Order: sequence, then structure tokens, then C-alpha cells
Amino acid sequence: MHDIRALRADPAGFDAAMARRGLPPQSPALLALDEARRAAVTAAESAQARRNALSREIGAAMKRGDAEGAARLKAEVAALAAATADAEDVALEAALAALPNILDPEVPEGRDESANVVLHQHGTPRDLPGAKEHWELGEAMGLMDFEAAARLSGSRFVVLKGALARLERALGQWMLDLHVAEHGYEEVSPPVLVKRDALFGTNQLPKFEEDLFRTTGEHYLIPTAEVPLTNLLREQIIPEPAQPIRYTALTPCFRSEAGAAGRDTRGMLRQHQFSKVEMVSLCTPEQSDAEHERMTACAERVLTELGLSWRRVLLCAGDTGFGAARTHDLEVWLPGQKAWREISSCSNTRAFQARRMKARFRRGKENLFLHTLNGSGVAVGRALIAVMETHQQPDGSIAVPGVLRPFMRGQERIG
RNA sequence: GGACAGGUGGCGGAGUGGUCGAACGCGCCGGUCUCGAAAACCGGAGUGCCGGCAACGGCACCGUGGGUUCGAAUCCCACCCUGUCCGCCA
Repeated sequence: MHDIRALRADPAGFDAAMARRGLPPQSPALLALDEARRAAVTAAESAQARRNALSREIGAAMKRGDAEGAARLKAEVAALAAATADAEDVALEAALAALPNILDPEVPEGRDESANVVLHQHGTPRDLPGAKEHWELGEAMGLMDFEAAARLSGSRFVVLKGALARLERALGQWMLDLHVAEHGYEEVSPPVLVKRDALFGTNQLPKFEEDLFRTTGEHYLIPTAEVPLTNLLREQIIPEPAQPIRYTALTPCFRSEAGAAGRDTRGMLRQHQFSKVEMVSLCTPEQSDAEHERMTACAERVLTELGLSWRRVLLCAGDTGFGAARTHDLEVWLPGQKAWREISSCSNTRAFQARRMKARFRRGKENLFLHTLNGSGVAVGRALIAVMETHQQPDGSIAVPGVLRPFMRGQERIG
């Protein structure tokens, strides 16, 4: 959500920012809506002021028993036309809420992922001769069952069993512990069903409704814990935080994958349900850039400690999500698939979401919008894939990374 | 799910149609007093929007949304939420 005052102050700058998103100039239409709205507000308020004044006079007249005067005043009020600015308010709000965030100056130009920039890399993309993909390994062990899942739930679901089920659990537990014990995040166990307002706050709604699962009632299943965690401070005014407020949660995530027909249909790379450890920070504008770097580093540490090869990618203008000013994707190398695949995405949305959800902090006499950041720390399902493919042995078994063994009762090998 | 009770400012709690944005108490901020503090006393203090360079003026907000009325925190309707009891249940 954009600040109409900022737009008023610099329409050309705003249009330039939207041009980077591939959009035509927006300010003429927005300024016209704003002008219409303000004119309507001014008219409605002065009419109301007149009405209020007359009503007070009626009260005074009746108090002194002047029924005639009161009647005359009532007639005067009745002649006033009703006026509101509701329609104009809604129109401007909707127009402002439909536009993507302004990009950070460092975000490279470009239409799609081919213009993304690799910032740095850890490890090498190993070419393991005869390496198998995760689903081959999992099915061979009898611990990863897509057919059973299809019978239960349809496509894009998986059933994990035995040591693989435990490995998934170990990954989630270990990541969560790491962020809580060593990265300063507060653990949260949030609802996974939320209302529309929360989804508007983190900008899944109204634009991306088709990506969500909806209940028969008024709830939606969260597509990421970013939604409940970020909305924890919605409609709040907190004292200025000295340090960023950091939340983390391990939750299932639900995505309809409506636009992904035919993509990644094999294996568990793209599922309707997956679990993910999410990190969310809320902080002052001055803190947010450093916090973005720090958050990304927290996710990178997860990958490094799992012994994975990864790289950090700065998304280009065309690939950066609607709500983000700047996004770092982390990609892991999958030796079986022989490809880099996204496993984490860390975004600074600056005040874009905070303005939508009215999350503020007090500085002196002013109430300012917080900055909000979110990042996967990391996607558990994809981490499972990466661990399987990276640590697969010639005999088809998988070596359990050392950091996970305490969560596996010491088990060193699966399969 | 059923029956009652209730949702008012940071908190507690008045207010049942006419200067009520809201008494009072607590807490909070500033000041006086004090070597300093406490106490006492004085003063201040909600959010958003519109107009204005500003001073300041105006509009809205008493769970949410409608309605009645010249006028609603107060009356009516619907919904949401909380508490208590009953039922059911991990």
C-alpha cells in the first residue's frame, strides 16, 4: 500500500518507480481520485458541521421551551442534502492497494529470472555420477509414497514414512531451535487459519486470492507463516523498538498452485501442503536494511550447516514479488535434478505491509509505520529434498547431517 | 451448539437521547516543593482524516455493520468477540 501524500509530493518519482515494475504512469489517475476524494470529504464535512450546529440549536431551543423555533430549525436541517465521501475513499484505497511496492535502487532491471544477479555462492554444484532424484531415492526406500497420497488427497501431496518422516521432523525442529537459541527469534505457534484482513495485510489479498485455499467458512489456510507472524502487530502502536522484533514459527503452508499446472509435477518440490520455518522481523526504517542482510544470513547458515551448496540471488525488478522492495532468494544445488532450486526467499517490504495493516511505533509525538521483513528459514520440504540428493550414497542410502542426528536419536544413515 | 451476562480511553470504571471525546480512580508525562526521592499540589496526555504556512478550525471513531431521530456511547436490528453454566470434544 502506498502513501498518497508521498505520491502527491513526487508524482514523477512514483511513476518512475512503477515503470520499473512495467506499469504505465499511475499518478494522473491517482491524483484525480485523490482530488475527487478530498473535494467530497470537504463538502461532506462542512455539510455535517452545519447539521451538527443546527442540531445543537434545536436542543437549546427545546430546553428553553421554544417549540416554534425548534420546528423552524428542524425544517432547515431537513432541507440539507446528505453527503458522504465513502465512495471516493474506497476508490482511492483500492487503487493504491492494487499497485506493487517501490523497488530498492539496487534491484537490477529485468523482466524475468534471467536478469537476477548471483551475489555469492557457498560450495560447488557437485556433479555426482549416477546421482538420483529425491523421489527415486525415497520410493526405493519405501518411505516416500506419492501414490498413497494421491489416493488420499490427489496430486501434489506426499506421504512420508519412517526415517524420512522423522528426518522432516528433525529438520523443522533443528531449524526452529537454531533461530530461537542463536538468532534471537521468539518462537510462535500461530493459527494456520486466518481471516481476510490478515491476508490483506500481507498482500495475498485481494490480488492473489486464487493462490489460496479457503474454508467453507470465512477462513483461509495460510500460504506461509509470514501471514500470522507479520499480522501479530496489526493495528498496534508500540513503543519505538531498540532492536528489531523477531518472530519464528514452524507451520504447515497451503498453496493452491493454481498457476503452476504442469510445473514440477514429479516429486515433492511443489506441493499443496508443506512445512516451513518462517522468520519475520518488524523494526524501524533505519534498521530494516541491516535486518534484511542479517535475516538472509540466518537462512544461509541453515543451508551451510546442512552441508548443502547454495547461492544467494538478488531478484531483478520483474521477478521481485508484489509486496517486496528487495528480495534475496537462496537456491540450493540439487545433485539429482542437476539444478539450482529456490529454498528460501527473504524480503524487505519496508512500510508496504505495515501501512496495509496499520502496524506502527511511536517516536516522540509521531506514530510511524514499522518496516516488516519475512524470510524462509527455510522451507522444510525442500530442505529434505536437498539433504537427500546431496547426501545420497552410491548404495542409495542417505547420510544424516551431523546437526540433525541429535534430533534423530543418533541415527547416521537412512535406507 | 444452547442459556444467561457483558463489550466505553494504557488499565479499572461511570455514563440509558441534547456542548460526552466521554465523570472518577489508577497508571503515564511535565512542573512546583526537595540536597535528591517519596508524598502533596498544579498542568498535560487517544486515533485517523479534511482545511490552513502556522496559530487554529472542522469531521469521524465508545466491539463491527446497518437503522430510528433535527440530534445516538445511550433506542432498534444483524453479526463478531469475551465471561459463566450446560452439552460435545482433541
